[in-house]
Amino acid sequence: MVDSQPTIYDVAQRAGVSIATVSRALNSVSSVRPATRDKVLAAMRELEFIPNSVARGLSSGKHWILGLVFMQTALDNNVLAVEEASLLYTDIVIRGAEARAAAHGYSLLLCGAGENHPAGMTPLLNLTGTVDGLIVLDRVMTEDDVADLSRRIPVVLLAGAGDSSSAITVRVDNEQAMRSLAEHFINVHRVKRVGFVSGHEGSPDSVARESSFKTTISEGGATLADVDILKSDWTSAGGEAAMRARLLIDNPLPEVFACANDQTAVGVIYALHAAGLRVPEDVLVTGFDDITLTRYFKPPLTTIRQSGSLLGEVAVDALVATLDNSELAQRTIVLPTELVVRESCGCAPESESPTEMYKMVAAPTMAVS
Amino acid sequence: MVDSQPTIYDVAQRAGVSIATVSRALNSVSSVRPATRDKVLAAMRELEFIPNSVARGLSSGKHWILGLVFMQTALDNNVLAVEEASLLYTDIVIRGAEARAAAHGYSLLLCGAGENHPAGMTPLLNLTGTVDGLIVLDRVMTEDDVADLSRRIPVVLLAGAGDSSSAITVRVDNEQAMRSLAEHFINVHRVKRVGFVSGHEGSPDSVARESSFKTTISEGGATLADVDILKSDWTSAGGEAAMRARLLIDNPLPEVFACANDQTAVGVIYALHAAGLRVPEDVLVTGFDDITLTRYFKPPLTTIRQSGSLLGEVAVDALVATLDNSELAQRTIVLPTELVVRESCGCAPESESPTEMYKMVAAPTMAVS
DNA sequence: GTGTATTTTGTAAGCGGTTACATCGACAAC
DNA sequence: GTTGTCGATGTAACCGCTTACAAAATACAC
Repeated sequence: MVDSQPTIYDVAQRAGVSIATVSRALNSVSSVRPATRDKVLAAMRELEFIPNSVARGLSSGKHWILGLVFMQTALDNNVLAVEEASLLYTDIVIRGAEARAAAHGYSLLLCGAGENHPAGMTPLLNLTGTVDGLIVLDRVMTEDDVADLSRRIPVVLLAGAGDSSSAITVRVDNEQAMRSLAEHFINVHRVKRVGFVSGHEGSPDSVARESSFKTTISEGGATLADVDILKSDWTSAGGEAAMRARLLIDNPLPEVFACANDQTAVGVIYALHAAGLRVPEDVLVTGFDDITLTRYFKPPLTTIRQSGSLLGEVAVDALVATLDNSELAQRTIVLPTELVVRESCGCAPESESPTEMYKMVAAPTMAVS
Repeated sequence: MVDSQPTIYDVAQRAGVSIATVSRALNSVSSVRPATRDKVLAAMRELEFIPNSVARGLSSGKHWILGLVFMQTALDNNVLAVEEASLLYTDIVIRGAEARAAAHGYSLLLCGAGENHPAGMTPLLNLTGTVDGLIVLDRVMTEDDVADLSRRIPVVLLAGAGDSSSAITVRVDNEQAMRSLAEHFINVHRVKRVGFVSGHEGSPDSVARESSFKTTISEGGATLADVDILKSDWTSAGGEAAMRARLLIDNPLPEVFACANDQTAVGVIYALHAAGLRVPEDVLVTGFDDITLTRYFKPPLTTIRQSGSLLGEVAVDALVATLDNSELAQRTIVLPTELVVRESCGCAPESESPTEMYKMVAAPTMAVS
């Protein structure tokens, strides 16, 4: 069924030239007489020759493949687990990275790191010879491992943590984001008491958001009690569970819950509704990410827009730049975010439909630090 | 920064053996005396040797990489375009495929085909030497191209179309799904007039769903007027736009709109709400896919559950099986779907919360044809 | 037409592994 | 003590391409 492919030897023979000439014609490099090139190209066409990229890679050291390592939750036997754990945001990052990689002529090799085998450096190290560079998403490995890895291969870290000494880091401006959100609560809605629903334990993004939120809140004179800091895991189910648990506690709710991401907010709102509470009339809720779907929710979610695809794109750009030896201007790139005010925080309903809003959005400019 | 890696030559020298012995020890193959093996392994450890998988691939012809080709919408300058076009379902398929590939010891190479360059066989053909097999999602190429491709490399087609003569096909049982949905409308809700909102033009999945729905509807004595067949594109924005356009037409609405996927349904419901219509009191709406988030919508979406991750997993299993030469029992695998009745079709509210529902779901069994 | 500079093309050595085949001991059988 | 067997190891060819270097072909000047 699958025929063996013709090689440059076959092409060379058919064209009556040497393999070196075929290779040159192939790479349209240096001097090949036009007549010769045509002869070779004709032979290639006749044989339906396709250069073997692995052989190319072996001899040239360039593979035109970038690796992307992300958190992949174990499947278990519950099919839905994946879908729930399928963090939409990560998927968008992947899409952005793939598109940008393709634009640079690279393919993207996916490598899911499991919660179970977080250490699992071996499979990654094995990629070393296959990929030209690696993009590592948040949470997949320790700082030490990143350092280790980047000694063998160029690495770009996509993380909320901040600056890694060992690798180029691309992250989103969580601090600015949460500050503007907290200020909005305090200045516009005059809240006195707030709550926060975290993402997955230990996630740098979640930690950064919580910490920045906390700081601005206390600076603004409002309070964030421990009982109002709910632990969740980035998922809607997690958000729902966290809020249900909170509702069982005999302690008045804060006026607002800022959630670490949109999916969590969706679950939180669901739990509040189930308890007979209205959003935003009784409790305000906000998200983070600005996932497309949540614009269609009732109430439309106030959230922080960050562009996942841009994050992926910038990571690829940075990686490709280092591969091309064009020294990067900076080793840490911080992407901007934008507060998107909709109804779930108690602001007035927007007149536009989600579709219209969507047309209005301009590409965020890239800020660097 | 990036050191050059040690090779088996270095290991051989350090261990005082030949490269052949190193290779044998590496592959724990045939006879290597334990003492020798230990010596070699020790040398490897000392040198932090990592086998170069490209060289391995070149000489053995096995790369331990599977390719996955999917539709990637162009970025344009509108950042959100990607996110909107990021079809959640595809992402889940990718996740499932990646997880399963990893379980088999393979990595997954992503290859986004654009709307713009749908033909773009060249980049795919170039992968030929890199990957061991290819999974091709719906819509990325013509049947002829698939045939072409599968002459060079094993291909599994993930499509709604049905049976491809040239490649192994994995698809979901759209017919059964839409039949059960139509029957539910007719038998339970006694509807007389129905509508349908399609997915992207020409998508086999969309076509199959529409056609099967149409058939069952007319068999059941209800009508599906042309004016009630709305063209959309799998996105929420598309669904919203389609419904807005429909509302401008001076023609009474049908009692129910079946949408080609969940995201579309979300947009449709949004447009209906905006027009002051209630779901399900005034119009019934259903989706397809059962993506996690829509369980949290108001009203919770009645939909068809299909497991995207399972689809990805089964595709990988089929591909790996052909790579292992274990002849597949059948060349077309049809995965089951399940009607999930929630409130948007007018059925009584569920008592369970989404989280509880989510725990109850058993893994669907795999049906084959 | 000859000599030299300049292209163009060919030869062969890698790239880092796998593996068929040859070699070498050790040991059992004679 | 020689021979045969067999397991362990080494040698070298090969996977398909790139590329340094050598050789051949062409161009140009005289």
